[in-house]
Amino acid sequence: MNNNLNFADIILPLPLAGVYTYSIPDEFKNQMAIGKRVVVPLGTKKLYTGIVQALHNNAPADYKVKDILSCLDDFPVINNFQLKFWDWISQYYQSVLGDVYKAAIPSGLKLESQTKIILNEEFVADNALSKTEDQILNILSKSKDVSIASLNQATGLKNTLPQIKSLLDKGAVVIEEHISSGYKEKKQEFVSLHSNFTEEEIGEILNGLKRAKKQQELLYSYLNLSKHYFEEKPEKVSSNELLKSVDCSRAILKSLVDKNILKFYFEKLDRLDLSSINTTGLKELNPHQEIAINEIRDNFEHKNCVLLHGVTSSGKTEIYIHLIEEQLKLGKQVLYLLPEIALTTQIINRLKSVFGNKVGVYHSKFNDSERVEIYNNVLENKTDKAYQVILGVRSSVFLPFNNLGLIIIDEEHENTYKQFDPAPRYHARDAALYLANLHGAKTLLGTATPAVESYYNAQTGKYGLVELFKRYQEIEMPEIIVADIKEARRRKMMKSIFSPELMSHMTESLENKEQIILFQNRRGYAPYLECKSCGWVPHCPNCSVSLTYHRHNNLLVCHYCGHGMTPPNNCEHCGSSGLEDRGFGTEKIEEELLSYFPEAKVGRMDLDTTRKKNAYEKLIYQFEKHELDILVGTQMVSKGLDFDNVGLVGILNADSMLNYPDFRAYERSFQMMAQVSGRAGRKKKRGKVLIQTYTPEHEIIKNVVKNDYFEMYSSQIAERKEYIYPPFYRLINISLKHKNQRLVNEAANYFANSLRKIFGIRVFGPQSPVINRIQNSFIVNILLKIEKKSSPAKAKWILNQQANFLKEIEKFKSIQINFDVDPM
DNA sequence: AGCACGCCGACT
DNA sequence: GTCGGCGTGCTC
Repeated sequence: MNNNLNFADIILPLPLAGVYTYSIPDEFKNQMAIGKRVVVPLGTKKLYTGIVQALHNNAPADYKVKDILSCLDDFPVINNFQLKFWDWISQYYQSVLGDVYKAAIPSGLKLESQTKIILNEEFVADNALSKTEDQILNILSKSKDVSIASLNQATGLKNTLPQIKSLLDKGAVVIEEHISSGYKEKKQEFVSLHSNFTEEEIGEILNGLKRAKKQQELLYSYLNLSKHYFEEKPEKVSSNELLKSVDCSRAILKSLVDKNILKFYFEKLDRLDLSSINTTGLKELNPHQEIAINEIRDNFEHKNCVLLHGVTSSGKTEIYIHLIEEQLKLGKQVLYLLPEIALTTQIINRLKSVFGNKVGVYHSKFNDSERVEIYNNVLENKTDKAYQVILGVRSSVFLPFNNLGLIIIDEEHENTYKQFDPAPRYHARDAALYLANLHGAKTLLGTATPAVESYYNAQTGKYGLVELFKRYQEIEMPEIIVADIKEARRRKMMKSIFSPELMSHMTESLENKEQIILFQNRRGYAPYLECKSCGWVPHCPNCSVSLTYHRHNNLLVCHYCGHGMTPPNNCEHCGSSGLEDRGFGTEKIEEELLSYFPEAKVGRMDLDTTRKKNAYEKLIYQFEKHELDILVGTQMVSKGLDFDNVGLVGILNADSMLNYPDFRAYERSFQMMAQVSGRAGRKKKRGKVLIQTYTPEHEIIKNVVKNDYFEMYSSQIAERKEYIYPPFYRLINISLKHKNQRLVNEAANYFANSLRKIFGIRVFGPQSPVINRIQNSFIVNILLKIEKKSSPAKAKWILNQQANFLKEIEKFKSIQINFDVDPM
């Protein structure tokens, strides 16, 4: 603690390469420690919350250092594991440390400076002020400092900056930078007696309220709720609770407070529910699970990572729970990763029933303050209150663990584990393996359809492999039916997107009161609109994609940049008025279902219906309780949700996945179809899966029908080897971005050529991606394939060097270059 | 990321 | 002639 070091290297929450050095004023010297947050100035006016990365005495020679302004913490908020982990992420995924910092910390812990406007009291106007200027000064005279955002709000103007600037020039206001915390403690208002009244006094007061019936009633209710006559110390009574108990307005309560009979007080409220929960203990494992768990333990003896390949509903979760229990007994923390928020709702109940409030959930649908509290809970790791098990999505790998014993990565094949934009472009599965390594912890990968890379690692002995092919409670695997929609189309048998087979099976299921899940990987109403007479299709003005039509708000939306517009009445090309929707999104399927099955209750689960915080939970709950007969959804419905009464699963268009231009398209299609199929048929009887396709003879479709993972794997791994793809080669995608298409192409050609001089045939491209324009910038990709055995660090170093050379060329210096290591 | 600096077009 | 548009480069 006590040290005499003069300088600190600070990580700033900005896309800057490297750390910045600041001097430590004497007053903070004893307080400074690695991992604490400090406030530092940058540039002329901005203040940022930085993290102390190192302390030293090396005075920088070539620039003038600035002072650290304040130290925010008594104890470090970033531990050494995290700092090492950040370093690894930044190195491996070629992103700057500042970007990792931004991704790793809930923003409530990153205080940001905000410009505050302050009234200059001495100001006297010599010229008349404009109306808005007057208004602003009025607002300022009421409260002493106001942010620009709240000024905009108060004046009702979009932008008050010009007026502020003019007031600033006249000397009427002063501007100051304030650092403010986004995190606020949640407070609750409570009520108590104003003072320790004696019984007689209370009697008098009640008597005095004879003519104020409501107030009297309220006071009685308070005495009742606080158990005034029974307990030595009154129970806490919140204002809300009190008001609810007698159904009266706040004004009544206020008058009792004004009469000094009652008083308000506030208490910090924990957002996290830490109340104790009744737990049921462990369920016993069946013999197959017992064998599997023993194999996992054996493998962990000499391997750090084990792949558990278990068919859908083989009871993997129960195995996880037993392994978690073992770690908790050892006093270790466990991280349980899931690919999707939706899944946390189902799993959390099972975990809570065993581990009670030792389980915490972490994902982005929590608001920032809640995330700060979870972060702090893990950081403080107080024995009585701490979460020992964290159930979370991708970003949970950044929580401040200090004693991890096990990381479970469920549905490890899911590509949502890979972050694409913004940087750091990390893969949570791979990063978790490194994190486990740091803690000396073990990693368990679980899935019914392993990623080809993971299965390869298991086959070659890098990971342990444990397979579990028996379904829990001996449920049969579903029957898989393939419907040829090409044939049905030809014979004009299709009812919109539904084949005759699907129609009859749906009718049957509904008659049997069984539920149906339909899977279509397009959200919105129609993927595009098309002009009947000339074929014109409305495109996004900023990106090179057609706009998706959303019926519920009558909007054409770009799924890449979010641009929205009302659909034109006339074709912009030929002027005719016949714009028709083409293709099927989930929204349209929902509508069609209602017209074919007017009795059925239909729910839809996609990005649009699950934006709100509890929307997932609600949909899942409704479906579980059979308040819905049919659930239509995008890939969200495929991911490990467990329902008891699904008789039929329909995959509406298998080809759209198979034809995706990516070397993983077949693997992904297999996984998707196998996973969706796993949703069918649970407890009572064998379920059915119906796959609609134009190519029923496709090898992947056949693999799915036979439920033959290994055959899919074998053919894929052969292809990967032949066409030099992972797991044999490491991929790095280099994307160049610029507003000028000609320039970006020229730069990409130049860059690819200079890379070829070093990497030879390992360089592919430049290639224009299918969507080559996003938000008005043109994109060109270059792909680099490096042998698995050669040093990736060296290749990355060369890449960086070459990128710097490119930037030195005058005309290319505004080209943006991004690396994506292990792209998906 | 934000902000200052600096260089060109449309205005009093 | 100036105001302000955005392109460029720097911030310890």
